[in-house]
Parts: sequence; C-alpha cells; structure tokens
Amino acid sequence: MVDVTSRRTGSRATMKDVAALAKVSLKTVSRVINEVPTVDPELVERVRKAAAQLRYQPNFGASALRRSDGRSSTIGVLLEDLSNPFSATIFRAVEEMAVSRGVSVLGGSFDEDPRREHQLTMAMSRHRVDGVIIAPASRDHQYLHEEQMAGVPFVFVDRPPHLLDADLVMSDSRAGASQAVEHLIGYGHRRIAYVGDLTTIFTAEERYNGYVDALHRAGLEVDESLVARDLRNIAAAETRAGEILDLANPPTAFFCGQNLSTIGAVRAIRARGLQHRVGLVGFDDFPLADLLDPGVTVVAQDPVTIGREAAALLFARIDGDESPSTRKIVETTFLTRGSGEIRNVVS
Amino acid sequence: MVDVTSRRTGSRATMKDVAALAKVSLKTVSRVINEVPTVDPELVERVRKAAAQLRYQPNFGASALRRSDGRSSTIGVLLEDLSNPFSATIFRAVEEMAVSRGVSVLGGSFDEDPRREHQLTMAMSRHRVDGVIIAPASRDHQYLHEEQMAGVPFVFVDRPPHLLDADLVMSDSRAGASQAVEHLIGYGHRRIAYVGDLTTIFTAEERYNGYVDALHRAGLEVDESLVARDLRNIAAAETRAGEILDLANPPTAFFCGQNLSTIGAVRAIRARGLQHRVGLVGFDDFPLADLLDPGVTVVAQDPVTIGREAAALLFARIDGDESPSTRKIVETTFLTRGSGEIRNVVS
DNA sequence: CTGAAAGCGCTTACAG
DNA sequence: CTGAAAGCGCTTACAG
Repeated sequence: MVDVTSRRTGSRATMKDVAALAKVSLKTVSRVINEVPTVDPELVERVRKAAAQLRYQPNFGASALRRSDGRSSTIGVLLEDLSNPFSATIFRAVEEMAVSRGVSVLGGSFDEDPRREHQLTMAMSRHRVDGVIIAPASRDHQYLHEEQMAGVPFVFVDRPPHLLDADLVMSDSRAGASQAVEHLIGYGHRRIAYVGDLTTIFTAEERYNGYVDALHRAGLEVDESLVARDLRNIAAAETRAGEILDLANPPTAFFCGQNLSTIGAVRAIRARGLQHRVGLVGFDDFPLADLLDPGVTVVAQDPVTIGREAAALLFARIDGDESPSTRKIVETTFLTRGSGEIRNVVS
Repeated sequence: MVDVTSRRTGSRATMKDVAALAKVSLKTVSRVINEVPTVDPELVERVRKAAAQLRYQPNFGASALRRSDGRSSTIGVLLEDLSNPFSATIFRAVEEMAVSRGVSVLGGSFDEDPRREHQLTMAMSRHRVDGVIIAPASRDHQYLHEEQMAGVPFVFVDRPPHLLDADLVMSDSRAGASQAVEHLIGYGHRRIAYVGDLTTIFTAEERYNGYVDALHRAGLEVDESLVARDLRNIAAAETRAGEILDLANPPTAFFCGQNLSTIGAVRAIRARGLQHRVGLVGFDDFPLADLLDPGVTVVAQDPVTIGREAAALLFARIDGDESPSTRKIVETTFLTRGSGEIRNVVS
C-alpha cells in the first residue's frame, strides 16, 4: 500500500547524493547522466543504480544555468487561441516533434491582444526558452530583436514578422480567398458578401484583399453594405451576417474569412432557412463541416504541415542553422461540399 | 530601421550588469526586481532605469535554483489530446488563471499512452514545475508519490488517481450516462446500442456502467451485439456503428460514450439516411452539434469549470494548502436538440 | 535601508 | 578514465 499520510518532505536527491551513494565524484555522475561515453562501465553501473535507488531526476534549470549553450530544453508555442482547432492542431504537430527531442512546450494564447503577446513573450524570455513559435497579435515585432540577439530563434506562423527578420510558415491567404470568390462567381453569383475577422490581423486583411481581387477581376465592384469585418467571434459574425441577409437587396452568396466567421454565417443563413439558396465558401476548414446540410465548401488550410514545418525550422535554428530566414508557403486545398456549389438563380 | 544582419551575440544582461550600471550592489537590484518595499526610492529609480536600459530580464531558472521555495513559476497541464475540444477548453481555462498569476504552462498530450504519461511527467519533474494538472492515461499512479513528497501538488481531472492521494475534478460520468439512456428509453427505445472509447479509460468504463445501469433499471438486458467499445477515433466508431446498423436486428437508438464516438455514430447513421429514424444521445458536447440535422442531443460536460476548479485547487496547494484531498464533481447538463427525441415506432 | 559572503545544482576548464 | 575547484545568476542569511 501507499503511504498517503506524508504529503511532502521537500527533499530531492541531487547529483551529490548520487555521487555519495555510488562512491564516485560528482563529476562522474554528471558524465553518466549526460551519457558521456568515456566512463568505466562499472562506474556507470554503480551510478545508474544509485540514481535509480534515490529516484534521481536531473534539474534542467541548474543544468541550463551552467552549461555553455544555456539550453533549457523548453520552447514556447504562442498562438491565437489554443482552443480553436486551427491553433490546437498546430500546437499538437509541434508537440510531437518536441517530445521526440525531449523538449517541453510552454503554450500560450494571445486572443488578439498585443499586450498579452508582450506579456507572454516576456515570460518566455524569463524562462530562457530555446526558441519560440509565434502567431503574433501585434503588428510591430522589433521588440523581439533583443531576444534574437540573445540567441533565441523565432519562427512565425500564420502571420509574417514586421520590422523583424525571422522565419515564417503560413498559407497563401490572398490566393486562397480569390479562388473561393472566383468559385462563387463561377456559379453565377454577383452579390457576394464578405464576413471576416479583425482587420488588425494580417491574414484577415489578406483574405479580404483576395476577395476584392476576385471581384475586380470579374469586373464587379465591392458593395460596402455587404462587407462585415472586425468580427471577433461566432456570435458577432452571426449577427452581422443576419443583418446583411435582411437587407432589401441581400447577397446571393457569402465568402467568410475565418472558421468562426463561417460558422456564424452558417447559423444566420440557417436561421432564415436559406441554406439551400445562399452560396457559402469559408476560409479554413473545421470539424463537421462536411456533415452540415449542405456541407460547407472551404479553402482548407493544413495546420499539421504548418506546425511540422515551423517546428523543423525552429529546431534547425536551435541546432545552429544560421542561414538566411525562410518564408514557407503551405498549400491550401479547395474542398467542395455543397454550400459553394449553389447556383445563383436570382439575377 | 532594425539591424537585421546581426543574428545573435549571445549576451544577456544579468543582475550584476544592472548593479554596475546603477552603481548599487547586486543585492539591491535583487530587492528592486522582487519588489521588496524597503528600498530607498531613489535607488529603486536608478535600478529601474538601468534594468530598462539593459533590457534586463530576470532568469527564472537561476532564481528558482536558489530560492527557498524553489518556485519555477511553471505548471504542467497534461491531458489526453490538446487538439480535442474537451482537453483544449480545460487547457485554456487553466491558462487564464495561470497568466493572471504570472505562471507559465507546460502542455502535453498523452493520446492514452501510459508510456507517454511517464515520459511527460518525468519531464515536468526535471523542469521542477510548481504543480501538475493531469488527466492520466495509466491506471496506477503510485510513481507520482515521489513527486508529491518533493512538494509538487497534483490535481487530477476527468479521471481519478489510483493508489495515490490527490485532488480530483471531474464530471459524474455514470449518472450522466444513465440519464441519457433513460431518456432514450423514455422515447420508447428498447434496443439501444453503446459506442464508446477505450475500456482502459476510467470515464469510458463509467459511462458504459451507466448505460448498463439504466438498461437494468428498465428491466432490459444488455445485448452484446449492440455494444462497441475500445474505439480510439472517429473512423473506428463510424465503422463499428455501421456494422451494428447493418445487423439483421439493428438497434433503434445509440448512446455514445465520448465526442469522437458520437461523431462516428452520426456519420454511420447519416450514411444510411437513418438520422431521422434512429435515436442518438452522446456524452460530451462538441461544436456544431446543434447545427446538424437533427441536432445532436448530448450530456454536456463543463470543461471550463473543470479547468477553473482544477487550477484553483492547484494554486491553493502551491500556496500551501495542506488540507485533505478533495473530490469535486462538476455537473453535467442534458441538452435536447432532436436526435435524442426521436420516438421508437418499430416495436 | 544596504551590502559582502555563501551556496542552490549543475557543467566547465583544467589537472592528474 | 577520474576528480577538485570555480562559477553560471540568482537568493539566503547575516552583519552593519
């Protein structure tokens, strides 16, 4: 049985304790723990036994403090919102690569708040992380230059660095958005609404630009009454999409710049029973999009690849890669499921 | 403009540097950084200025190494799968409380692999985290007793500790499952299938038990041909649910023990066009469940409250609360949306 | 209110 | 192949 009365003693075995038990020097214990090959096998055995007996766990912090490379075996992954499937999938992809290297991951969410970005990156600095993967909320990243100078690599995901030289992995938002809108135009739509995220977000801006590009290329004007931006969440998107649907001259289709915007628009459309009459294409896929009626046509991003590529870049930098910074574009995939293939029969 | 050529110098200001610039002792800098009130305001000002000028960031690792409480300002949050909305929501709830205390969060996913649980908890130990919130994959947690003895509190979420005395926050799976099955029985169903997660998972077991309880209370027997367990993902659940639907004597309703199982069953039912004829209630809510046709009736858990309560407990323990361990049950909510209110017209 | 010395647990740099 | 000394950046325990 377990002794459940004694909650804590506060003691932890150190290398010194292991050395004493194994009757070797502290330095020999250090060699064994760090798997330095030039140690007498018999001593290795003694140290291993003593370490196991004392349940010795090395102290990463103490180790990092003294070692020349200062490695903490920790990285930071700071994204928009870890409970959004896009961020969560990137996080998991990074986590897999980190675990395989024995590296732990500090996670954080910005919720589009630049102050929180500063707060969390500062925390990463204080923890002396070996590197950071970041989807920034702010639009000025000069302040991270200090960290880079101190040897901490940054890999940006989903949004590019501004006034900072750093690696980047993201989707081609503008092209993907254009493709989506052209698809709707191809189905006869001329009045296409736009519902999107905060305009401070680079990708939201790009997706709006892609929407405008496609309209212009088709000789169509942007009708401001059909444009709803700066929508932070599903509820806001639903409300604004509803208002647009209730216009005297409503749109025949929607392009939505982000997964929460899409879900909000879907709700507004369904609330009015228009889901089989109003076209819809969303940017970024989401779970169950194919199970709705109609299925939701989307420009799917590939967050697994984004996360993997970002992690691969980060660990290469941590391992000493000093080559010029990279800008990696991950392909989007157009998934037709029904909502984007509703032909306009009005005009 | 930013100098983007120099990638790193490797240098970081230390307290010593700040002390030299401010012309005070190292100890005075330490006092200012730690906001000890008894420092001459003029010296505080000088130190603050010097620290800002040198972009000084305290080294948490070095601080933790020397301080008597050994605090690293880090906690671990180890869950089943951070990309599942249930885990992700718990993580975010914990993150909020941690950020407000200036604590960073190490995140990890077990994917129901006990070896990974050992690996990640060992990593937490090496990072000397101040506490851990854990939804364990293993069924024997004696090995964590060492950590507890060293003063690291553990709060279990979703699954209870076994052979270990620790706090717990979870839903009442058995009661919630019973309620769901009784609901289906109330709509005239007698042949109710069960589709659920790995039997090694405590909650999966409990939800199955709740299913059996409800059947027995209604005088019904468990028909093994209608029971599908140990399903790890949506695809497996879909396949098995489909096989059950294709039986010569199929069920008239499903109870599903977890969100991925539910989604798999929904897919199988829809693939056969039976969504308005076969009843369905799932355990654990998921995004868009209300937008499906019919909406999916669920026993909703409250991961926000689970996360908050777990974090509150953990931080209380970190702050020295030595009271006996707590077992906190968070209420589930029954959400009727249509799929569970399909009346059995067959028998 | 301020500071010089010692030491947290480990790795480095060196000597044997 | 092994070990004694010094030091990473900070806080403690103490003296003034």
